[in-house]
Amino acid sequence: MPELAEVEFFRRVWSKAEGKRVSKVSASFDKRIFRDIPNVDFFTKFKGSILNHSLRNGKKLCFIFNRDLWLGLHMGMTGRLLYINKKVKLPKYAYLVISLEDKSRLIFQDPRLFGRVLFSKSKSKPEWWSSCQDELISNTYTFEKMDAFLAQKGRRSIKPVLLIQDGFPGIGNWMADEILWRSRIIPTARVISLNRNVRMTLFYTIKEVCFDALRVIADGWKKPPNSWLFNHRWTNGGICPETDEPLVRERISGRTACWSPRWQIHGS
DNA sequence: CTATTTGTTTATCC
DNA sequence: AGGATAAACAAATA
Repeated sequence: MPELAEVEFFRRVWSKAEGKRVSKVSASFDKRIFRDIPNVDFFTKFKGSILNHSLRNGKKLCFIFNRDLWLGLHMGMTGRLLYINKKVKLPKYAYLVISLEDKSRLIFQDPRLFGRVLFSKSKSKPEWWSSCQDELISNTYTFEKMDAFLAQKGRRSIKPVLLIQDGFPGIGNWMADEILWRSRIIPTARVISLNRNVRMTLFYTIKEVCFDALRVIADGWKKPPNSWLFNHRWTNGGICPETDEPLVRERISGRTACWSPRWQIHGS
């Protein structure tokens, strides 16, 4: 579920607890999300510390507590963050629960356990937060930057390339399909086959889809409008809003891609 | 029982 | 070397 905007939504959920003090952390330490944490004792250091602020880069989150405590989270495929009152029953798969002194709880829930928890106690940025890329919505992410990355991937198809987090931090499967549909690029198009005009369109569409997704999903997780591909791409039988013809769903490099054959003509 | 899944990493083969 | 492909992780859902 969680791509750029969903992850940003979750960051904002937990950020409501900024300024509050931790009373207790409980972790189901045998679960796979803790595979990078060497010792369960790390979590005892949180007791009495205050959540100061939070950061997001692509799909990665970082929550910074005082006493130099850094908590990194990745949502994987099914991770969710909740912020609920202690009176509310703990949901299933709540494998990391941070109780706060005001009786509220920060919860990381992850049924499939593809998510990841990271932890450091350090004055400076931990190494797992040091390799951050430019955000796609930032002015520092330029066409030239995108083009330099694409130039290294010339012979590959564009769809799986858009899923590479080092080049396109935050883009996941639905955003990649949405971007290619709006850019009218066929997902199997070789990167090298896209001319400069098409790549310019791709660049601006990436920005547009990121901003659209953040506006609609990060702010209240509203339902996207039917003018997006989003509402039509999930199941077989979807109809392209542009052509009124059936969408195609097929696996490309191990992931389901959805596109509109007569609409997405660039790179074919 | 089968097939599918909004993510990432690793192995293997060409 | 680098790209394509599959598997692994794990569990819900249809």
